[in-house]
This record gives sequence, structure tokens and C-alpha cells, in this order.
Amino acid sequence: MDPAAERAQRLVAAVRVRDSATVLHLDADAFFAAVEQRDKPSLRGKPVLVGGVGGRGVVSTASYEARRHGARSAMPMSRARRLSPGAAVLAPRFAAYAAYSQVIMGVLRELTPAVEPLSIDEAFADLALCPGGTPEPEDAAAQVQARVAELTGLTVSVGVGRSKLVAKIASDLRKPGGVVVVRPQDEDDVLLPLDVRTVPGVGPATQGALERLGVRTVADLRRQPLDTLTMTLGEAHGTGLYLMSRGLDDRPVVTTTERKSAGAERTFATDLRGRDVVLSAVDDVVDEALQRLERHGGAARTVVAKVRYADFSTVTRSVTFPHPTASDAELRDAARRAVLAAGIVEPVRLLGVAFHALSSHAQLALDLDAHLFDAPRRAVVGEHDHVGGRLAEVARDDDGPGAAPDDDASGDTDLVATLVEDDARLVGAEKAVVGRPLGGSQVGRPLDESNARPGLDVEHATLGRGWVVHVRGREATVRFETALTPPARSRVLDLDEDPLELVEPVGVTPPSAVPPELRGDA
DNA sequence: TCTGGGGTCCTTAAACGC
DNA sequence: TCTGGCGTTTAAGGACCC
Repeated sequence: MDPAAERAQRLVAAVRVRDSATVLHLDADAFFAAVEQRDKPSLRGKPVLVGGVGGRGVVSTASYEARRHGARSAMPMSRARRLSPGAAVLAPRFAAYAAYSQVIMGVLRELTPAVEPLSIDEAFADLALCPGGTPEPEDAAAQVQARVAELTGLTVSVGVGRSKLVAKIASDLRKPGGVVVVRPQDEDDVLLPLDVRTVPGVGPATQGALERLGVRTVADLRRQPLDTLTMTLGEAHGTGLYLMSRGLDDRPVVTTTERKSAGAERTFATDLRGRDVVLSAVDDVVDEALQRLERHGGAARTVVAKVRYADFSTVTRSVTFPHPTASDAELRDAARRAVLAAGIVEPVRLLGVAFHALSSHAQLALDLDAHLFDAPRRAVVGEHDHVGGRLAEVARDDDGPGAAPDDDASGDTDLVATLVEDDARLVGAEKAVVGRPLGGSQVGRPLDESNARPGLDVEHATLGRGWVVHVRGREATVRFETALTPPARSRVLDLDEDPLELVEPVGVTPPSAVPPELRGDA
């Protein structure tokens, strides 16, 4: 037998796939838009577009009503508006989505502790690890759907299979609100006719490459020899697809994953011209990136700057320190240097800053220690000496290498902290987000034209809670409604007479809390 | 009518130590 | 001493996902 075929055989033999359908995948339907429709009764049953509301925004999520008009995720908002002229266009409210997400993840955790959130609106759950024994997939799926509906009023789609691959594909087959259980013996019937694009990991580029091989369906894919795929798509992707086309996927459901990077980037409403203008914009982006970094350990060793020009070409440059640092000044300086290294060719459309090789403040002392310990062996005298000296100082500032400063978090609080952190990491987006996300810093501030975004929550001293429709000058249009009220007509207020305050979203309102006469969504 | 913002992972090339 | 091979790290870019 030829060596390639032998290699393929060994590859296949090494995969240990489950023998029954015990991996569940949950996907919330049109999540961002559905949350908006929950919280804004006047939008129920109407087309809703959530995403960037500026001229350069794209659609994060389109409600099913808007999809009927052809609006889609990742589509320029300008086009979506034209396709669905009556649609409400809203800026994303991440805090609200995060609250709903936590409830949904909690429902899965009622079933099994083995829950792996994939994004703010998606998760895997391992039914084989349910405390009371493995449930019937249909029962588990029905229970999850019912409970999510009860607690949030949202619908979710569920897929169950013997692997993550099959579960994820299955959850997509009967959206919205569907349940698809694929048992091992039915796997080929489901998989083989599918367009290869439905396999996770196959995007436009891979689809194009496969098309050139004459591959359009999973069945076509399965006919390709291993080395054809690896030579065309690369080692990792090629072997991955070779296995996926056979339903061979033994990736476990993993409850904890480590953050690898944190950053921020911004596309400007109009392109930036002038070195000083660009550099001051870099500082703003660094501020946001540093805030994120703080939430994910606080220290990093590598700083990557990204510059996108008007022609959409993108350049990245990076700076790596010999040691992780938590110093804002050092990180900011590195970001500036990296941007300059990229070369500022005007006009600049986007600036981004990301931190890699993360470690925690707590871990930093240990990292530094390790580096100091390493230093003699790594040699290079002179150049690095000052680094060693400074590091030693920083290290002394801390509690010392033995005292792990994380012992304040223990037991339950540790678990809670982990969960919150877990979900915070997901507050990155369903599909997209555009425009300036309006940081939490704006909450508590008076609404005005500069901080207004359609959809944001506001409160009036006597009229109560509502949401911004739009603001022009000192004139604000608002609907005073919440998940607990009937649909409201919009009202126009003069902000000088009737000031409004930006407020946090209320959180999740279970349908049972809604007065009976107001139930029965449009 | 253009094309967002979080990320992850992979590939390739170069540099480097052994 | 020179060279080859190998593994690791870094840098840059790209595909993909939600």
C-alpha cells in the first residue's frame, strides 16, 4: 500500500469517536435581534437590524422579519437598510446580551456541568456527563428549549450528535426553534448531501479551493485523497477536513479555555490624515485595549498594531518585550512604535492594538522570576543587563514568588468569578458590532447628541425607562417601554426641559413576570 | 453601496541555538 | 572548523468564526 494511504489509515484509526449522540449544541436564534424584540415590545414582529449604525457599519444580526427582505449578517448596514426600509436599526447593547447569555448558559449547566460556551449565543454541552446519567437527546433538548423560553422568552435551536461537528451542523438544520438529533447510523444520510460550506472551518477561500477540485458536497469531499487535501489546503486544514467529511471528530467538550490575546480596533467614520491625528487616535485605541487587557490578566509580552488604509490593505507590526509587562506606559509606547513601524501612509481607515502572550498581574512576579532565572543561561550580557536589574526591582514590589496573590478567591466565589469571567470573554459579539461601542463609562451620563445611539436605554425622572429612537440637536425621540410594558408610541422631548440619563439595561425579564394581558407576542 | 470588531488558529519565512 | 539538520521562537499575513 502506498505511504499516503497508510498515513490516512493511521489518522482515521487514531480518532476515537463516541458511539452515541451525547454532544449537544445550542444556538440562540437571531440572538441580538431577539433580545431587542424582547426588551422593546414595539419591535416585536417587525424587521430589526442590530449592528453598526454609522455609515461604515455592518449588520450583526438581522431579525427573521428582516431576513425575509434579504438582510443578512455581515452585510453592510447601508445595503440592509435599502433591502428592508422599514427596519429598526439599533446599536448593539452588549450588557443586555451578556445578561441573557448567562441565563442560557445557566440552563445548560442545570443539565450538566460540562458546558463549553463558544460565543455569546452558542454552547456545547456533554450529555454523557449529566449527573443523573445520560438522558435521551430529545428529552434534554426539549427541556433546554422549554427552560430557556420560560426564563428569557427566547427561542433556541438544538442539535445533538456523537460529535461537536455533527451537533453543530444539526442545530443549524431546523432554525429557528428546531431540534435535530442525529444518531450515528444516520450520520452519513445527513452529512453527505450537505454543501461543503456548511462544514465549520470552510469559508469563502476554502470553498474556492475545493471548487477547483470539483468538490461541492461533503460526499465529494470524502472522495478526495488525504494528500490532495493537505497539499491544497495545508497540513492542519487538510487533515481536519479529511476527518470531518467522515464524521470523525473526537474533540472533547472543554469547560475552561485560556485567553490568548486582548485588544481593540476602530474603523473611523472618515479616514484619518496627518501623522499627529493618527497618533492621537492610536492613544484612544490603546486606552480601550488596555481596559480589555486589565480584565484578562493585565500583563502582556507582545504588542501588535494594525493599520488599515483607505484601499483596505492592512499592515501589522509587533513589538515583543523580553518579559511580560503590566506597565501602561511601556505598552502604550510599544503600540506607538509598532504603528510607526507599519508606516503611516495616509489615509488611515482603521487602527488596532492587540496584546498577546498574556499573563496575570499575579503571574507576572512568577514570570519575571522565571526570566531572571533564565537570564544567565540565555546569556547575552550587556544588552539585557538593565532589563534584569529593572525586573528584579519589579519583582520585589510584589509579594514574592511564593505568595500566590489569588488566594482571596476560594471555593464558591472562585467558581463564580470564573463563570463571570468566562462569559465576559464572550461579550465580543454574535456576528458583529460596529461603530463606537459606547463604553460603560457613558452610563449615568445625560443623553445628548454625541453619546446617543439608537436602541440605548435611557431613563426620565417621571416618564421612566425607555430607549433612544434618535437624537437630533437637543431634540430626542424616545419610546418609553420595557419588556414589562405594552408597546409604546414614540415621544419627542426637548432635552433641555426633559433631560434623559443613559442607564444600564434592566436585565432578563422572564415572560412570567409580564402581566397576563400583555402576553402573547405579536 | 462597499466591506465591523472581537477573537482563534494556521502557514511561511527567517533567525537562532544546539 | 564547516556544514547540515532540527526544533523553537518570532514576525507577518491570512482564513475563519460569531
